[in-house]
Amino acid sequence: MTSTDLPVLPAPRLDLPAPDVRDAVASAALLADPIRAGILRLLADGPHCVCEMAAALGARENNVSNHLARMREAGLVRASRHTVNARFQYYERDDLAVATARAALLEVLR
Amino acid sequence: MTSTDLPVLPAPRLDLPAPDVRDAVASAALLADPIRAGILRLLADGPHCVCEMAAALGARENNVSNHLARMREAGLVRASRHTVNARFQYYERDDLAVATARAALLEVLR
DNA sequence: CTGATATCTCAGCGATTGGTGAGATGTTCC
DNA sequence: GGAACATCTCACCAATCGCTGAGATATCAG
Repeated sequence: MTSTDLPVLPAPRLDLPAPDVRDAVASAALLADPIRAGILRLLADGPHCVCEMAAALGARENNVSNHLARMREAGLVRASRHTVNARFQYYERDDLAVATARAALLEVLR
Repeated sequence: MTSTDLPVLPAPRLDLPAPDVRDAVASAALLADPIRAGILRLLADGPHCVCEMAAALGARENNVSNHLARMREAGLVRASRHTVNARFQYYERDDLAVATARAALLEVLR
């Protein structure tokens, strides 16, 4: 034994492994905007067209369309034209992608 | 009857209620940063001091301290000095606040 | 007390981001 | 075809955000 039996100092552990939170951060960034979060919440109840969501959220349609483009690239939503009136783009959630995002966030908020 | 029995037009619903996503957006904004998300992930396994988290995350200590201040104000984490060596501020998660944030996010990602 | 350590605070700067405005594309109605 | 409608794209600008650097505070060791 070296010297005494004094209680061990708090000895900060400076070798902790870095947690990988990239997926959670990417998902959170998509949710961290009132329009994008509102879109996801609206689409949780079923498909909607751009003008419906813009009206519900009190936002301009081209603004909503911009956000939808980002969410499309991220794979969170899909668009398809209405079969009766093809002027309307109806958006719906990609439930698998949403589940993946949810899992990534829960890994941090566990 | 008015005229015919043609299929009803898609008739966008322009009177949908605006979903309230403010809490989810606030929680997502806190998670939408690699350092803050990393801190939460580290604290999920137990308390840590600032220098430990800074080392694990590869960030400077004053930077980590800045983010911790924001998370403290949001109520997500608590700080207390180590009883043996009071130089160290040990941070721990507020599990109730984390549960609230999780619930707000799941309300959108439902 | 002095120097080293751990943390905090904050002004300033550069990068990122969301909204706006204008124009383009595609579709329906007449 | 032409007008109205629904959506998309993108450059531009203002606001926001995170990092840095410097200095302040608090604690501990000798």
